[in-house]
Amino acid sequence: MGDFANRVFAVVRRIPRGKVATYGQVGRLIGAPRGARYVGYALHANPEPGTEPGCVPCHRVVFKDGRMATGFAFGGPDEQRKMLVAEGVGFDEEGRVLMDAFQWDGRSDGAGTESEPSGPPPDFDWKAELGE
DNA sequence: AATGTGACCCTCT
DNA sequence: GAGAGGGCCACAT
Repeated sequence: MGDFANRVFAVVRRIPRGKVATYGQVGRLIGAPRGARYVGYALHANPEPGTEPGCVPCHRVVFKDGRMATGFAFGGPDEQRKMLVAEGVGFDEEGRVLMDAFQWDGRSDGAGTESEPSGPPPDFDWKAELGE
């Protein structure tokens, strides 16, 4: 696979347990603001999905609305939701993730304010992650 | 080399 | 406020 997908995996692996990230956010982190669509495409080639560290927790990647990819998941949206709930992610009555409280910052997991900055995306150091 | 596809997001009407 | 359309990315054929 290409390096792009590799970056996607690196970023997704960086998502801490109990947090979720949006496709668009991941896309911006890897340097593809309009390539969010390919994020899911890359995750489709996910080599090792799972909750354990070292794997690619694609279940922690959801829509910006907090909704998850319906129609395709490693067991259906229901299973994915259960996995997220098991990790401590909160859902609302509509079955969407509470992005205001569980959206990953992209850099640290302790920050409570998960407001996506309007400015430029932060520089992510995937080179170190990929072992460059 | 060109065309088609895809787990999306933003903007306009 | 809701719906429709466009766009750009990388990968596969």
